[in-house]
Amino acid sequence: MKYRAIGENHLYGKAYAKGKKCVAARVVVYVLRDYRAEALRRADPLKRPINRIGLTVTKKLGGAVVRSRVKRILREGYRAVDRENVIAKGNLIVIVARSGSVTAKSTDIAKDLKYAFRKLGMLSPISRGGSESECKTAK
RNA sequence: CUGACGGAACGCGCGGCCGCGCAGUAUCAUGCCGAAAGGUUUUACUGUGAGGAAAGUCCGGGCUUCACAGGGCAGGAUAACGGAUAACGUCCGCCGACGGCUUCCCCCAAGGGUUGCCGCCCGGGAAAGUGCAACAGAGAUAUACCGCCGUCUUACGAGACGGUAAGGGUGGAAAGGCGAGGUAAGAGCUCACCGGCUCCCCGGGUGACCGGGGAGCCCUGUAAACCCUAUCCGAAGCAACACCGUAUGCAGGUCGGUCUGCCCGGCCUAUACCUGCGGGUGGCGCGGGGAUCUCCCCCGGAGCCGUGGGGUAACUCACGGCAAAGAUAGAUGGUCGCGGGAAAGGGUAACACCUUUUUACAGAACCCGGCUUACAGUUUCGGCAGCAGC
RNA sequence: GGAGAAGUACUCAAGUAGGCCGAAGAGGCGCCCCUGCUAAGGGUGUAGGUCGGGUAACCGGCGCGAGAGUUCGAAUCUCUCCUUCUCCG
Repeated sequence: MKYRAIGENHLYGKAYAKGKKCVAARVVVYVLRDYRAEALRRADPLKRPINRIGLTVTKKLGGAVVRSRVKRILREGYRAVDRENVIAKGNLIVIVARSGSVTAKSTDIAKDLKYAFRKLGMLSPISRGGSESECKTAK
């Protein structure tokens, strides 16, 4: 499943100001309804709804190598959650890395994201790939 | 064998599963988004995918634009000499200063000369001019505090005037050093030797410079203070710029722009430019920006490697061969296993072996040549030091 | 990605044609007055960081972002790094 990145700076500002927020151990997640989601859905040939993802990794966490690595791990974590669960679509999601994510593995990030999405009501009750017990441990 | 130093090279490997960017082919499919320019989705296969520093942005270029005559002033950069190079503040060689070790000589010693090697130096000019040199010291570019000597006065305690840079003390620096003559006492005042500077002659070298001889002179330091001399320099930078598309209000000002500042001069333009306020995040735009695919042309780019010639070397010439990033909130990853290296612990006579930990610095963003800085570990070369053996 | 600017006590900062500079001034701080007690206000004062020595008063070394260099001497001049901030389309 591919995802589309947020390119506009003002959308980041809106997500911080108006979005729903959940703080996990290694990441902070902001979620906002995407007004252009319908247009983007119609642009897709298979007419699938889509989430737009933005990643924020500040310079405080390290140099370019460290920050690129954190972004890769965040993307891999989102991908793992999306593979195993059904995430509500048509939203802007901004994921901010905290200092703990520098040394984290992608499985740790996936646990945090799953916890955050559940708190924000983004996960549908029907689990796709993962079992129900896995969700409990994530809690 | 070990150690530190300097130069050079390398800077983790293999596999399974899941995944990412780009290019190509096929496919969903005469689709969808957008006003347009244009963009883009699925799946499969094939190919390909970060560095020695990609970094800092400190120098030098290419490239692009500025409506490009030219000149002067200002400004900036470099600094022995010769060469290399597209160019450089880089590199190579060489000269000189300084420091270390060393050979030999003078020598009680201190020290001096000399031979060779290594290190190091933002190494022009201070006898063109100006400035500055705190404190200390009598005196800082010219001086008399103590002292020494002479004359005069004297109340015999000394005082006044003059001479003197040998001795004392201060300082980073005090009129070159040392010996003799000389003198009232002294002084390059005179002379010998040594040292330095300038000029001339001879010899060597492309040259800086070196060696020898002669004449004159003995002069503080600082140019990473102003400055002088020689050489070089237009500016801005891919967020440059070009193309397409869309939008383009109000008020005020000025003729405006131009190779930057100022002046002269030239050129271009006539609703162009500047300032303030308002509105809007406006195009998920294209190119710049990547050799390749059938042909042709240009070949890519100051590219790397090998062989041979030239050169002390940097480098260069000829021939042959090798290549494959191109993202755009920014692609190289995740996870598991095996292996390699290193460290620590256990173990051993020493290995072997076992366990644990660790595997640096760091990410292309238009492209090259350097410099600087960061860096776990490995290999190799060079001279040096130590230990052991012959 | 590119182009610039600035780092001085706890904070804001002056000092930059080299020298009585370890540092003007203000806030802050300490002490006193005022008040039943605070705040505000008034007066006054010293040290300022760190290391070493000393019972203490005090004395000495190093310290102007860090490290080299020039100079007799550097906060100031030169070079190389580090940090912070600003600008561009």
